[in-house]
Amino acid sequence: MPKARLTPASVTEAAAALVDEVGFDNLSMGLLAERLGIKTPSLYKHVTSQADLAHRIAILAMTEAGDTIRDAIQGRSGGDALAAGAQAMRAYVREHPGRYTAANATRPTGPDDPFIPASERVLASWAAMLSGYGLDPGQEIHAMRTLRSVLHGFATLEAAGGFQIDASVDDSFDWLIKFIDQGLRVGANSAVAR
Amino acid sequence: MPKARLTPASVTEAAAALVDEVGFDNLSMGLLAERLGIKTPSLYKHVTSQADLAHRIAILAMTEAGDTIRDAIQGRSGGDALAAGAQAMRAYVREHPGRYTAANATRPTGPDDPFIPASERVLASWAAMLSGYGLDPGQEIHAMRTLRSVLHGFATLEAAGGFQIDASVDDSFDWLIKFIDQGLRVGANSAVAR
DNA sequence: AGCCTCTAGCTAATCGCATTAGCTTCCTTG
DNA sequence: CAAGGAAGCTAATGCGATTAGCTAGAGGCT
Repeated sequence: MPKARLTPASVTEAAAALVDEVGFDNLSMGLLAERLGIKTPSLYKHVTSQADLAHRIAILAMTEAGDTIRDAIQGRSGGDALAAGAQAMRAYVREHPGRYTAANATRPTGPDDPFIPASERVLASWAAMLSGYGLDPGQEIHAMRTLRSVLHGFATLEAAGGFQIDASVDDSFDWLIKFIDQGLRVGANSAVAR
Repeated sequence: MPKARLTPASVTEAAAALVDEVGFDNLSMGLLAERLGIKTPSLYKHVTSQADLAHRIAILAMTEAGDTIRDAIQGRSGGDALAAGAQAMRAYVREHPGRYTAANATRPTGPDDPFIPASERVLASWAAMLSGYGLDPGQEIHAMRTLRSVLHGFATLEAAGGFQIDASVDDSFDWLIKFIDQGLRVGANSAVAR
């Protein structure tokens, strides 16, 4: 094999680290090249474009997040699983804001985009967790969407510095989780009224 | 005789319309200039930079959204107010995805940034609505953040095409609103347990 | 060992925006 | 009716992404 110093994967990894530091919007080919100790055009030997690079970061992020959430939920159920999964996700976003932004900015490029299975794995974890609440089948999709909405919304707002007032954001997140948990437990018995 | 008298406000309005059509990321000075029938550099007679333009769009959006939400909540209370306000917000985002993106992408430029009062007006509407639930004062901030998170998250995911499965997104939103309403009503009596 | 090939990297262009400089026109105002 | 300034325009600059074409050194082959 030729000298395998840099690879698409290692470049993506470096870009992911960079993006978490400087913010997704400030990602530039020049900055990344500098980090890697090469000249800008050389990056194109590993990645076809900046868009391609961003997409690779997104896949990496979604995969990592999926693993983290799955591991957190593993072995728990009900409110414990919800809390653990949600906390894991929030922690991931706080530690990797750039990657999370990349993951949200990307759109699948086609039916065989690896981003699709990666995000499906995340959804599968949430679904597994929700199933523990024994909701009415017809409600699961709505509960899933509601769950995704709160978690995504909270993570996004927090990352954007949207929570200004000096009240503990940690407390708010705990409150949010309890709120969802209680709502789901109620929903398990009496379907949410229409 | 210059054609239509352009002003910073009219340019911003045109940019907002454009951004709703082509997406915030595809906003370019050239495209906007073309729409206005002038050459690109002429835009700088009304706006100091593209960043400035984006910021103006954000202020416009936040102001419009604030008005819409306030009007929707007006005269209602409890679950009705929540539903009306939430629906108003979702409708606004669906009709003006570009403006909404702009509003979320912006950061206040300083303590006297008009964006600040504009967003405070939105928060005030939500606060007024929430007060109808008679929550424990210590919980209001958490409830507010939770509410913002769900609504923001749902709107963002929907705008990004994040809800793939073919189950009615409208139904999911109704479900979400009921879910929040019920949770808040419960919280009004027994504080959410810790 | 000597040679061949393949490719990461490099330098030197190109291209597409955003932004600036400097000039012109024409409405507005005194 | 002259002066001033605002709003446009063309030409030029600059920066970041991308492309073209060249070079060298690591493996692999004989």
